[in-house]
Amino acid sequence: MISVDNLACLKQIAFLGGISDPILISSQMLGEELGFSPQTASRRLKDLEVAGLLERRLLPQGQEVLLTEAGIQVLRDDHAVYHRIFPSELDEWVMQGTVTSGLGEGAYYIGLESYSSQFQKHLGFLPYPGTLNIKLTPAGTKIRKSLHSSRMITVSGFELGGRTFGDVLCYPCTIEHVPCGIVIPGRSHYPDSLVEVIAPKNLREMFSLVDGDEVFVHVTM
Amino acid sequence: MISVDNLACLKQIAFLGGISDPILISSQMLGEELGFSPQTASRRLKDLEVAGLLERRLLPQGQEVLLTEAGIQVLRDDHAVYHRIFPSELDEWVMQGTVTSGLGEGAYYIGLESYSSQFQKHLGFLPYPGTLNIKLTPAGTKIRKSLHSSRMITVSGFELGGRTFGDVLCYPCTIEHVPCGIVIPGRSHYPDSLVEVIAPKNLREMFSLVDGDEVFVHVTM
DNA sequence: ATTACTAAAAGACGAGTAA
DNA sequence: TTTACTCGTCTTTTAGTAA
Repeated sequence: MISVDNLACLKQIAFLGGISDPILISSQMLGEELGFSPQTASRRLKDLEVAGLLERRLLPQGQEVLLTEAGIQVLRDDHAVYHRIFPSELDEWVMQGTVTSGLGEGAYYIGLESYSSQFQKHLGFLPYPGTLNIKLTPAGTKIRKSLHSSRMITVSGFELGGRTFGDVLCYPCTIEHVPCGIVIPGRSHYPDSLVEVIAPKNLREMFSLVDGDEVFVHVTM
Repeated sequence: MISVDNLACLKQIAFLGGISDPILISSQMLGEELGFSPQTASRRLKDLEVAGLLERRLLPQGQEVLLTEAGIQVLRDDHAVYHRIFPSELDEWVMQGTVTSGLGEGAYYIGLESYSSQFQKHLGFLPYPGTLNIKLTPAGTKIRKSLHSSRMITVSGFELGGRTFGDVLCYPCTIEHVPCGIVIPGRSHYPDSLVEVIAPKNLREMFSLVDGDEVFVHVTM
């Protein structure tokens, strides 16, 4: 767990632009901005590097730092708290996308009782064994990326017949007012432009969807 | 200046609901949530009170705390930093709505040279003399309400033939990637659930739209 | 059960220094 | 100039205690 001091340091680096491109800073500079000695700033940077939240390149005139994905995620999570503290008028978002065909393996996983019972507990419905794959628009993908908030549900993994099934993340949503859930496998890194949605019923049948059809996934933050 | 530790404490209280109503907490509880001892939590609360960031009422079973205006402002400022860090994350919004018929008077106004030349200057196109009326969904209406930003364009009013034509507000948007503009008459109060859109061409013809058709208005904030 | 004080323990900070 | 180490100092935390 990151300390609030290190978080503040990370945030300052992000503020200086270290999210998109490496920025050149020195311990002295950073310490001055945050009100610490260069020694402390140096230690903070090292801590953050060890924690995997940023990458560094030491140079004669200072160091080049760039936040890692993990580091950005830490800030996103911290930011997400404010969405709960200051619930804005714009708490409902619509992700636009088109129906695509997946590999069909989703059905197998959703059908596993250990998963489905947890989905029922958290989402309030027993999911139909299958997923609707949706290819998001660029605008939708941006929204998808920002879903790592406190509303995210973690469905615990388990072992079955000597096989290990990993944790799965799930974010509640609706499609045409039908309560659904965006399922994000925890293991491999999933492309952000693609979402798999589970629902109480078969969405393809329910709305006569075929590949290429436009759908709108509503999420609340 | 508030320390990052006290800020984290203040934020946690806000997260627990201490912004709108007093919440009942104990030092032990708060310390547990933030990862330190009840003594430290107690001290933090006292510090925050002394700093004027929250009000307390000590009770036998704990204390009732409520953030002051100053305390809320501190959090708002901290939140604002994230707007700088993640500037264009969720900058594109899609308002969903259905095509409706207006009174047809929009065409008259848009056709006036004094208006249309200003639209051309600000939006980059000479508008087709007519407006597409769109009845927004509740989610879309929320987005519409939040459009009063720096991107809003003011088209100046004028006098013509002894008649006064008022200022008109305009917000750039796109429909199916076609650059458009949401027109908001300055005078009377317009219902937020309805938008009038101008475009370089006749949108109804362009996309074969009839009343009741769904359209998606993209705006950037 | 609380809050809050005091004093001991822990940990963070920064000066000095080397590379 | 840097970074990053050590180590003495000092702040912060927590245990113990009282109200």
